[in-house]
Amino acid sequence: MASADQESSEPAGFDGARARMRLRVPSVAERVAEELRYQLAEGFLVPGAKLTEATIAEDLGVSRNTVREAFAELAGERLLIRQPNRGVYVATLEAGDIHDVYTVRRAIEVSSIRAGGSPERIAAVRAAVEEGKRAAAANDNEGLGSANQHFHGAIVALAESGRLDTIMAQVLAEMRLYFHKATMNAHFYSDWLTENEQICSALEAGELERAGDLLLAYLNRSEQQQTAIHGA
Amino acid sequence: MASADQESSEPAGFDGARARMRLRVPSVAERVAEELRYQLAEGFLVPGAKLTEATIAEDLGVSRNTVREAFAELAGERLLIRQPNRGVYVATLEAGDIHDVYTVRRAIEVSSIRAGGSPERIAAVRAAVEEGKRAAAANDNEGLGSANQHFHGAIVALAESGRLDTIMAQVLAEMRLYFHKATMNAHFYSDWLTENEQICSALEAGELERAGDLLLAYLNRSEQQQTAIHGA
DNA sequence: GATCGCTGGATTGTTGAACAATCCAGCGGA
DNA sequence: TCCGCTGGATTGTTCAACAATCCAGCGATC
Repeated sequence: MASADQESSEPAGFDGARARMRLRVPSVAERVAEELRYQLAEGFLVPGAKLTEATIAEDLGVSRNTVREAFAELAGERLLIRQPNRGVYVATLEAGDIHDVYTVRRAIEVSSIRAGGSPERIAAVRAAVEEGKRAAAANDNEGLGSANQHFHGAIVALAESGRLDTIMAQVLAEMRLYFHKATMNAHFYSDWLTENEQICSALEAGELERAGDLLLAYLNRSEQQQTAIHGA
Repeated sequence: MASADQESSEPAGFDGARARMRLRVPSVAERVAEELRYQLAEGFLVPGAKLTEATIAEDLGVSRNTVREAFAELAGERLLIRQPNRGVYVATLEAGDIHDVYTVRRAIEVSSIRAGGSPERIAAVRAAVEEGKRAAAANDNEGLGSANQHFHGAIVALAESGRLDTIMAQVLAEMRLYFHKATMNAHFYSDWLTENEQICSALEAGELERAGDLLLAYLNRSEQQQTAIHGA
């Protein structure tokens, strides 16, 4: 995640020959981090749970030092929290954090969509919308969730900024961690499915201001909903 | 930096008693990271320079493993770049990165100022402006630079989002790394000194749209200047 | 003369063990 | 009930070793 989109700031096909084809074999620490990220996203590790170095080292068959390195990486992404001399815990979003996260999303998503983007990038947004429709038709709740994330990720990708992409990826990971599948019932999905359609249409029509307004309204409402569900 | 503003998302004086007064004694790894950050900001370590684990471990009198942990932290902040099995190098901003960085700044700075902020936060912006004036009067080039950074940091702080604050801090650190003091001659400063004044006045007057437009114009021009100087 | 393959040295990646520092729970005494 | 102590557990840090990888240099070959 944090490593896959490093190169995405390159204008596609600009100086193709020079591309860094560096055959990445992820290090052990990275694979441990990846495994933990997976378990976090999947809800196998719930917020607040304690992660003991020795235990995880043994479970994954790696050295404690390596686990430590993975912990440092995930702590940098705010997925884990390190309490000095006390251990690392799965991050928990407090009431204020919800607003905080949505503030970030408002900043980068609205800014990205207001600036428009290349036809290819816009097509990617459209693709995410269609992906959502297909998932809805198939009653695939899981697919609906990721389709929505792809949609918002594609919006940020309009800006062609690798840094914004990684920031967005981290924020989405944080939200996945806390708003796990259980809390995301089908009720929500029906709402934004048509809304994403509208936003995408406005974007395709070049009505960037309106697209931005729609997106902003969605984010505000979404924040309200999440705040209502979780702590006041 | 990345550790000092962790708590800034708390509404000031909300539940003061509960505050985490946890007497932070920074770990060795953190102090190593801090030292490296300092050397990076000070230009003692130039972009592209190679950092050998063993050398730094010996220089700072710590273990190689600890240096490793610090490297991981700084790599997460994009200040260092890890090339697997080849070593870590001080990050270098390519031509595309300049646009990338300014894209982030446009997103979060403009968004923050457009949403306004509490009187205290606005006062902090004003304070940064005055700080710049004093530095200018004293011909303190160094002080001018940090005053400008404080100004833009204060603008982001309007949003009261700890996450935006750390993002901004990282971006500013990246820029300090590349646009070191040498490239920032007094010519630039005279420009934005009056401009910051205007932006701040508009903010104080509640003319948020205008403040945002001015800020956006400044960022666009600043990007142009930097692009003109460094690689096309 | 250029390319290929090898080899040795240097650096990073990872492990395992050890010890110090710190925290926590439980226990006993005032 | 509160205080302080103590033992056990976990983290922080170091050290040493080895495997994996890369790089520069050097011949050998065509």
